[in-house]
Amino acid sequence: MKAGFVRGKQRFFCKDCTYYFTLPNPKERSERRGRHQTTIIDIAQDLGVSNSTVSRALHNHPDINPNTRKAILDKAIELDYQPNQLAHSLVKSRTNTIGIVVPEFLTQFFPNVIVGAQRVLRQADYNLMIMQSGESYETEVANTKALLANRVDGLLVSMSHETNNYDHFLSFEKRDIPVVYFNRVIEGLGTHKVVANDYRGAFAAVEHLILNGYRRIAHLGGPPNLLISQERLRGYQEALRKYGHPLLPELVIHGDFTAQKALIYGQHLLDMAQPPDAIFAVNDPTAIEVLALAKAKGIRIPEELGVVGFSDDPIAVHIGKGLTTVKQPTTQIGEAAAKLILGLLRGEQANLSPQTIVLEAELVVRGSSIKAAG
Amino acid sequence: MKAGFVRGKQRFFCKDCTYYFTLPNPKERSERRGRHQTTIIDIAQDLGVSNSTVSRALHNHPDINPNTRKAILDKAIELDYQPNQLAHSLVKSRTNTIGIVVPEFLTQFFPNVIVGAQRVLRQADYNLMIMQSGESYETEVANTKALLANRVDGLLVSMSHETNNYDHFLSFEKRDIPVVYFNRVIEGLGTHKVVANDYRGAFAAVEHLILNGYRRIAHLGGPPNLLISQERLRGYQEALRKYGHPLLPELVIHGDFTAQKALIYGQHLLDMAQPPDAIFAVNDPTAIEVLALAKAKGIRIPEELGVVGFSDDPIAVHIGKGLTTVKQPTTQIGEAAAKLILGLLRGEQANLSPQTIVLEAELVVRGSSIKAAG
DNA sequence: TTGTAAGCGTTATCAA
DNA sequence: TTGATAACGCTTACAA
Repeated sequence: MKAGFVRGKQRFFCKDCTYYFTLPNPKERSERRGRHQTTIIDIAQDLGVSNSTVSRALHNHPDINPNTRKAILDKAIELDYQPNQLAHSLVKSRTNTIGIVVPEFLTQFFPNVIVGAQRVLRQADYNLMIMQSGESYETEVANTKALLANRVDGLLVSMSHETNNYDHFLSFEKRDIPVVYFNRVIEGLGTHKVVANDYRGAFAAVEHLILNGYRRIAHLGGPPNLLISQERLRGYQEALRKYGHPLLPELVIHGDFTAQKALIYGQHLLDMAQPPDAIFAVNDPTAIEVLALAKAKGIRIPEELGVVGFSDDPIAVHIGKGLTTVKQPTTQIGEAAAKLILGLLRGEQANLSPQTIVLEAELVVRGSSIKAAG
Repeated sequence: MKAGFVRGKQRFFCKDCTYYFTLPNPKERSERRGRHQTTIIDIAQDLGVSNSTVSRALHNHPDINPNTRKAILDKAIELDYQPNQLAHSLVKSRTNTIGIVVPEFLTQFFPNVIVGAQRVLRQADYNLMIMQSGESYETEVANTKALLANRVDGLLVSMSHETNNYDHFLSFEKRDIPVVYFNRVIEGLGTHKVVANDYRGAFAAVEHLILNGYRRIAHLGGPPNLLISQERLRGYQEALRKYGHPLLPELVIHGDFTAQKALIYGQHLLDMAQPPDAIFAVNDPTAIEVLALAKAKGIRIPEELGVVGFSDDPIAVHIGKGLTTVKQPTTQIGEAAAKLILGLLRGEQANLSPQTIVLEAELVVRGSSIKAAG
């Protein structure tokens, strides 16, 4: 048996088993105070019990002496102990955290979804880690990487309009981390989704315009790769078809949700030789741009131009005589997505096929679409 | 030397040193595959190097053979290795994460602040963990606890209007975790703050009303404990004083930022025997309630009632003839708060006295406050 | 240039 | 009922 010193500790070598080891030194730890968060071990040492006993007390494990428990809990309060979630997550390989990636924060839609999701998750003792991509694919990838590195247990996603490659999402599924897409989803990706009934909402909006006497109805749409855009377009088309209106390709333009594009394409529509007498916009910001344009051009709303938006942004009720729009169940989308992912984490839908939850949308009629004499 | 088996592993006892130990078994780990994220050790084993070598390669440490490094980086990609931030944070006692607690998400103000903060933090390779209290003290406490458990390196806070007890924030400072308060701060708490110049903004707003011929100017204020409310009130008072207007206590009412209270108090003001001819509201939502009330009562804006808000919410430009309001530098507040906290983490202001950063606010004049003939 | 092993703060499995 | 210790995945001081 040889012996030596390593970092101030005596080190031994067992010849028979060719193994080095040092003697544990119980004094050592207690020196290591100052600028350090109190741990389970600090409590244990102060009380002369073992750390496992402390751990049991803090999680009221059945096998523990009530007196011991009380002493430990008191000491924990005295030392202002706060559990270290990092260590906990590391050993459990579970962080109790769900990540959410949204394209933006600046309309009311996503904040509302987040509020709904947070409510459900907090109840189940999960945290929500919120990331915002600013409609940038690059940032979205960086966000998902960060969430992966932080080992979130699940992911809620609404994609940026730039996103055309989905590898960064698929790498969650590869690791068996459940993913639920909401609102901005794409077709084909065989996964769990929560969406509003965009088709029915759009259909109702356009039907309403038709029944109010508008004849030449245009559609300012969203990015064509998103299901949301496809469904709203389909609703528009089906409504026209039902009432025998022609589908005129020149009256459909795809934007990208930005005000800038809305302005350019809206201008284009209003400047046509034969301009539309109504516009169904893919969302409220787009519709609001159209209203502003009309005002600037002296086009009267709703007599000369009917306008309908989508989302029921709080602005909608205040603008002009009110903007007719399709109201989406925002918080409910968040709640549904959260519930779905909690179910997946419990392994409920383990070998079920991907689920799509569709929540109904509702037309809210205001001043921008009611011709005085239909 | 005794020997025995523990959990399938041979266990030895060294009599001389009274120490138990087991022989490390290098084979064992490689069996443990399936549903597990690839780790540094998986890479090490595949390549027959040690985990420290892998760690060095991944952080391009200088002392490493370029060939070894290349092999390791290639293998990391092949195995789709993603670092485990939890383990990393645990050993470094640093999470590279800043927490932010905001009272709400549903006006544009806080989302904008968050966007600004996130931009600065991401550049410094920090993550932002966003929490929202919904103006509830309880939730705010729960949020800060969660952030503490997650060992954020710093905290950005804007308080809920319910908050009157600050222990949950102080427990960060007790642990030497820097805290920066922004926007909704309280006086006295001797800490770092970032605020807009509420005083100057309010002064400019009320001065503008006076110069436009309004004589009896009321103020619908915010919760009196918040500095933001105090400063806006002070600006209101100083402007009146400067122009020799009397300070009438009956024309000042403190609300709590909710639309409900705004409605009740607005109603009260307009129903007075001698009602005000102008109202300076503590924020835009309050001002918008007043405008709606006036409309319902048939009071003409701005002839019979001048209205000024605060925040320049995007709604403000669209509502009626436009709402005059004080524009705050939202993203800049976020950026400034983030920069300040990064500085604190670098230990720059270590023994400097708490810093208060004041960013200028700007009056934006619109239709709600310009009398035709002053 | 590479390997060994301690340590970060927990939980959990055995032994006692 | 309690204690000892391995394990979670990583960094790093020191040894080789």
